[in-house]
This record gives sequence, structure tokens and C-alpha cells, in this order.
Amino acid sequence: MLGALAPLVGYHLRRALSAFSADFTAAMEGTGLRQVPLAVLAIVQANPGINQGAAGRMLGIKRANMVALINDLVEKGLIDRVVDVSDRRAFSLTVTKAGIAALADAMARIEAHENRMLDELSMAERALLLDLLGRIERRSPAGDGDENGDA
Amino acid sequence: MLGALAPLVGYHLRRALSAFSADFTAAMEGTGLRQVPLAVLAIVQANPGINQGAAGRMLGIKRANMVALINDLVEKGLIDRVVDVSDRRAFSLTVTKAGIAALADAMARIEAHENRMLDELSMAERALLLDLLGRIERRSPAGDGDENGDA
DNA sequence: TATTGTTATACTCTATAACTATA
DNA sequence: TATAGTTATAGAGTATAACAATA
Repeated sequence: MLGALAPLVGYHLRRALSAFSADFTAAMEGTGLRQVPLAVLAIVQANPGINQGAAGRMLGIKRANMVALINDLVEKGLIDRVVDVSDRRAFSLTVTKAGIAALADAMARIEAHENRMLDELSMAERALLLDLLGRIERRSPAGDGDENGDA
Repeated sequence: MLGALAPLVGYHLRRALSAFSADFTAAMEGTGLRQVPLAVLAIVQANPGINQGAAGRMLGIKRANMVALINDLVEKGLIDRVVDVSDRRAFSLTVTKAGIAALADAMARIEAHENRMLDELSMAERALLLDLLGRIERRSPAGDGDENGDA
């Protein structure tokens, strides 16, 4: 059936993420938040005052692609963006009150979504999966997010 | 650091696949094959005579998006496409001799790539990861690939 | 009527290059 | 000279809708 693909972790990673993404999108319907913006929101909440570049680097998002992402979150009133007093090139990002509420709602939906996707796995297996994935992630080439997008 | 994202399997799945994809792309450089076309080639090899729609369904690719994919593989001389004698609407797909060679080369590269990405995991852990991912995949909504793209 | 393949099209995600303002 | 943010743009990948030929 699957032939040469059957034993490939990369292939199954792709298919598993595809299943996750479809259910995630359904779970978030009506919130106006998708995967990437939600991740940005969560990172800003966990790191108040962080700037766009640093947030992007943590998530593997290029500087150029952060702009529209942050604009959107600011327009939605979920993130505050003020010039950083210690480096006037940068913006200091924080989650607004509405952002905190949106994140709380999203996380409740996501918890249900994760339980749905993982309901065949025991708690020990879920922890093991997180551990295994974490050890793969750390093999990312340094300089994921950006680094030096210019010539 | 990661805040609310830290315990989410979906987030780590995404990051792990991102690391895999970057290394996969590097490993396949110069072959002219990327993730999706390679998967199609492998499926056709494992299922000689399969048609586009069925191959797409197995991989979660829509009918409409299979067209350019197959055109490309045929132009490259990796796949043969002939009208199916038992259903003249469909094409019967098979891998050419050049396709078999391309697939063999690709699989050697991919084996090295997988070993690189998984070198922190024991063989038992790799098998376990495949099992866990497989159990997640099977939660895909029925009707992934296509079904009824029309109105 | 349903299905195979097709075209046209649009939206998201991601990537590069060049620019500005600060440092 | 390097960095933060910006703009413009291009390429994948994926989604829908409508059509012709065949079943």
C-alpha cells in the first residue's frame, strides 16, 4: 500500500500533523485565530515586552512574515505594540486584556482538540511522544527563524 | 519561554516536522524531487496501475492538485501514464525504469536523512514513535484526499 | 447520476531581496 | 557595520467551483 513510505518517520510526521491541523482549524472556528497567530500570542504572553524579531526566532518565523502577523493581532486588539524605550528600532509587545481572554478561550478549545486527537494514547504515551518530538526538534539547524534575510 | 505552547503535542509535531522538512529538502537537493512528488512516486511503485484519484486519496491530495503533479512526473520520465483499458476515464500509472532508479537514489538519501534526524533515538524509540504517529494519523477525518470537490 | 481527469482560480504559508531608522 | 522593522514579491501547497468524457 504505502510502499517505501511506510517506514519513514518524516512521512508519518507529515500525516499526523495534517490530521492535527484539520482538527485544530475546526476547533478554532469562529475565534478568528489560526495556528501561527495563536502561537505568537502565546509566546508574547509568556515573554512580555518581547520584540517581533525575537518572537519570530522562537517560532521559526522570518522577520518579514512577522509584520502582517503582528499588525493583525494589534488590529484585533489582542496585542499592544509600543516603541521599546531602550532600543527605539524595536517594538515591545504585550498581550492585552482581550488577548488574555482570547488565549484562555483558545486554550480551552485546544485542550479538547488535543484530547480528541490523542484519545488512543495513555498519559504516559503522550508524555513519551512529547519527549521524542522534543529530541527531534532540537536537531533544527541553528538559525531557523531568520538570522540574516538580506543579501 | 514557550508558555502555553510547551505542553501541546500539535505544536511540537509542527516544529519537529519543520526540522525534518528542512533537512529533507537539503538531502534531496539536485534530484529535482520534493516531498509530495516523491510520495506520489512511491505510492505508484507500490501500487502499479493505480489511477491519479486513488493515489491522491491515499496521500490526502485533491484530484485537482494531482494533475500538475503527475504531469511533472511524466515529463521527467519517471512515470508512465496510459489510458486504463477497463475504465477509459482513468489513467493507469506505473513507474518507469528511470523512475525506479530515481526512487532508489532518493530512498538512499532519505535513509541518511532519517538517521540524521533520529540519531538521538534508539531503534526501539524510533519504532515506538512510528507506532504513536500511526495511531494519531488514523484519527484523520474520513475523506481527506478529495471525495467530492464539486458543488 | 456519479466519477476521472481537467482548468481556472484563490488563499495561506514561507522565502528572498532591498529599503529605513536606529544602534 | 549590524540590527529591528518594513515593503514588495515569488513560490509552494492546498482549497473550491465548474466542465468534458466516460461509467
